[in-house]
Amino acid sequence: MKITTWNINSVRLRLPHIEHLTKEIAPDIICLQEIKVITDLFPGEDLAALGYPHQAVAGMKGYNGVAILSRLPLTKSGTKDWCGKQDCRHIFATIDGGKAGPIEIHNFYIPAGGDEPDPEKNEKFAHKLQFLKEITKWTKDRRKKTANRVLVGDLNIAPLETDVWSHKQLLKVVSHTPVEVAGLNKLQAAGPWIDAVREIIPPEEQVFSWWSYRSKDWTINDRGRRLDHVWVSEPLQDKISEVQILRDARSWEKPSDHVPVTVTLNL
DNA sequence: ATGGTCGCTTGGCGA
Repeated sequence: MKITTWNINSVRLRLPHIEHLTKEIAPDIICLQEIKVITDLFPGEDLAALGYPHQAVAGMKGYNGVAILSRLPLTKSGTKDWCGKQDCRHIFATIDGGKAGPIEIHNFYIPAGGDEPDPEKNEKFAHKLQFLKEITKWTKDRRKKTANRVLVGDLNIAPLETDVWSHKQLLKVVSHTPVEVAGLNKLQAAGPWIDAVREIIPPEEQVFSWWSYRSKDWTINDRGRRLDHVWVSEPLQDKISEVQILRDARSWEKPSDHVPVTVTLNL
């Protein structure tokens, strides 16, 4: 089973990119963030035609929005609000994993957090930390409910030194500050969650999934960050067989600033 | 140190 996470930054603008993804990778499940469209205008029929008739969508006008697309039927799908906001940052669904049993998939778009890494001065950063805190409590409560769980998404945090182009230069840059990394580590420990990408790609090796639009040519200095993650619960750890980071997608015409991250599970 | 580019939609916000 192939599961892809991708911050698409407008699903309507990038339908051809999703088609391209299906040809290159052929995921069974695609988890999208920043669809930037209300649920009523989500291009569900076009995506069904690409082979993903089973969909769970939580969209709002202009900002955020998450979706799960699947070749296989979804059960018990839904969305959940955090921090008292209805801002479409979490969608979940259960998929039949065959003899492995049901698999619960959670797709998150964690707040980016603004520019100033001080929760006293910047309410967006405070929101990001609060979001982490709330889902950490939630994941503790969920851990006994379903054995097979997957958490994916644009978590907007690059935890390891090798998850950014320069650890030293990004220590005060939102996405790599010690307080965020500590928060993400707490969340991971609370699952507990296995970082599937780092099970395959050694932690010593740099790997990125996002490169800023604000650079003339993203390939020149390769100043990226690994903001997009695929985590699995312990029963799925020994089923992780492959990771694909589709760097090429950053060079497609009118690209998203994120590329698809795919994990294959041998169920 | 600052500004750089996108996508939502048309003024300005969020990333």
